[in-house]
Amino acid sequence: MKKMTIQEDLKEKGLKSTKHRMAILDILVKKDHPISAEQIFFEIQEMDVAINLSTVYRNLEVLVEKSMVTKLTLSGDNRSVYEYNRMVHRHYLICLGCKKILAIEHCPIKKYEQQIESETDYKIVGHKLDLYGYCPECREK
Amino acid sequence: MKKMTIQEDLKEKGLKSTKHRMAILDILVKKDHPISAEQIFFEIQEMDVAINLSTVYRNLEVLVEKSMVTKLTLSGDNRSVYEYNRMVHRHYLICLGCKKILAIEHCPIKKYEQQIESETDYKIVGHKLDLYGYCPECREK
DNA sequence: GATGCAAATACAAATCATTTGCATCATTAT
DNA sequence: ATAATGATGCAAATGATTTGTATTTGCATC
Repeated sequence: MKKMTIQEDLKEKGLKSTKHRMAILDILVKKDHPISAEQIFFEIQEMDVAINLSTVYRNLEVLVEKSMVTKLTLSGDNRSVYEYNRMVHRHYLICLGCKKILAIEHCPIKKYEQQIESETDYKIVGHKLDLYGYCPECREK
Repeated sequence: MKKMTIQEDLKEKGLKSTKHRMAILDILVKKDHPISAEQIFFEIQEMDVAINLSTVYRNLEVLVEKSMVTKLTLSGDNRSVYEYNRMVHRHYLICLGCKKILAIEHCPIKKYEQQIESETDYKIVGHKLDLYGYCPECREK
């Protein structure tokens, strides 16, 4: 698969490239950790672009559906966060102090999945692993 | 720590043992997988005990606070589920077909946690690992 | 067993994130 | 340029959960 711009990617997936959709993707592409719909909403307004929160949600929904964005729910928070789908499998380290989210690329689960598959006779298609702790700054308090 | 009844446990934690609280705990103790507040609410009504949903939520809240119950949020569902805290570390295997939840006791994460601790300088206090897949019945479809 | 007080409950209303209906507007294929 | 289809704004609906408040109940004490 050759490199394509976000616009081309949208077109290929049958999505129009509107300024709102582009703004949402721009923001997500720049982040290396997931953020909430509301944060996206605020950041777009800071760019002096008027947008409605439901537009953010609706866009996130289609982008998730088209696999351009990943939606995740982290324990202890009632809202979802979203990140640009870079097609890499990731885990998260969430600071229980400041709620900061760090992405981690190394995954230790492959063998475990196979083992559970044979033990349970389930077909395992994915997993979610989040670590919780305290970042260096919050650790001091 | 010697064995104690649920009533003694409640008393020790400064909680009164009401019929509602007992009913909630009875239900959770019997389940080997987490269930939602609403499910608990329905099951109590099936026992011909009148109860209000907010009572269920308020009880779950104090029981979580006192570590008698564990609250968890599974990906793709907007509601929380609760289980009796048996003081064992568990993971979950969620069927994407029928949403059935299976608890798994084996945990492969210890070494990984240590590794991430030294890489990130975070103090890791816990983690959450859920597997997603299809159970034997749903796999056929 | 009766009493008092704090904790627990019912009920309705509030909240918070998210979704939806619908009229209007913008993007893109033709 | 135009039409068709998809995207947006706005307000209202939703669904899970929380909260305010008046009333009731559990339980330690008399």
